[in-house]
Amino acid sequence: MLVWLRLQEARSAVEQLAELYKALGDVRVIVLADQPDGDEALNLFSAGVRGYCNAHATAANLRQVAGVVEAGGLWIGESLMKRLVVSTQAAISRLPDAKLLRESISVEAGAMSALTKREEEVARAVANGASNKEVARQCGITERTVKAHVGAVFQKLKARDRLHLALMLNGQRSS
Amino acid sequence: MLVWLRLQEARSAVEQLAELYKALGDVRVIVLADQPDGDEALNLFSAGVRGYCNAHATAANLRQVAGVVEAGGLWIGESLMKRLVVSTQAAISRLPDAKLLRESISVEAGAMSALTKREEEVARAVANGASNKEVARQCGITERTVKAHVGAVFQKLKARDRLHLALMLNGQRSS
DNA sequence: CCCGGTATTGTCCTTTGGTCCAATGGTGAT
DNA sequence: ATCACCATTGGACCAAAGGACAATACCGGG
Repeated sequence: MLVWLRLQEARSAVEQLAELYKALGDVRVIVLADQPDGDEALNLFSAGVRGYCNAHATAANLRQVAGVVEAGGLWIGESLMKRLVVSTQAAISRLPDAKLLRESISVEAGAMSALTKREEEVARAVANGASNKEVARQCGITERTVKAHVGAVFQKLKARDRLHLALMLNGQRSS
Repeated sequence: MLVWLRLQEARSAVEQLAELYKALGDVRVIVLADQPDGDEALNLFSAGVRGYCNAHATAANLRQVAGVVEAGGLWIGESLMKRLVVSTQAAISRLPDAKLLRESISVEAGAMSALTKREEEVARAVANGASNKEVARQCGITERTVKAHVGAVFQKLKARDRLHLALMLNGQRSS
């Protein structure tokens, strides 16, 4: 049986998950995230979720995810996977390498911290391939306002256009 | 194409893997372990392996693993998955992300096969953030021609714009 | 020789993307 | 209250992107 649940944005996903498990017992949950986030994914997985993927995945993709979970597996996106492996590697081999670490976190955490909530939200959506119009609909604001936020993000992150922003936020390019 | 390789027990698996990659270039490797071991798996994954599972898995299981890897995913057993999540949770205060990833990301192979040389060249440039004008200069052709190629790529890969193309070729999304 | 695929370029046109200048209202700190 | 920062929107304007329709030229195979 397949059920579609829309979580309340106001509350924590993990919290709602816990309720779900308590109410229904042994269910397998796959989370589709509008804007995938590694930290959120990790929390969800340790909360018992069996799959975590981009909500904008193709039908074929989703079928595959469903298949894997149905067979008792766990589904995790490639990028998150890599991240897990890398970070675990680092922890195991105990190589502090502070410089490299700081460099890599400065992209995701440091740079993003310069952005306001709204800007970050818009930035993630854009980096995921959304057009200004789509972002506007998702956020319930005018396309004009989206442009303002996007522009601000470009300045703060020194991105010259949305494509470069996407490359930066997705870790392809450090600059 | 599917190839069965039996590694030499005397030498390190990672070492033999490195040779394999050097010799064959862009191949996807799934490792079947007689006695699965978490540490070995981690090393293999950071060496570029796309799947790691028990050699005594069922045929159905193996088919599934193959399917996932073919679709550009990574396969990892459930127990190892849990372990990764747990150990990462512990050391999650700060997260690495970029450096190691950049080298290992070279997904494009499968989908690119439908493209002609020129189209592929243009597609790569676009996915790297180049504007049409820049691509034109790089290739020594007119901006108009670049548009033609870009348009062809969009059709063949079913990308709706250059940003989605970038996401696809950089492995964020397979749609 | 003719056909299909590739590469190239053209023009015209519409839609998006991005920037500039400017304004309003909310909120928290000083 | 005043100031700084944030979110929001408007209008104008220009550049870039992308689609529609079409032409020319090269090259290999039937």
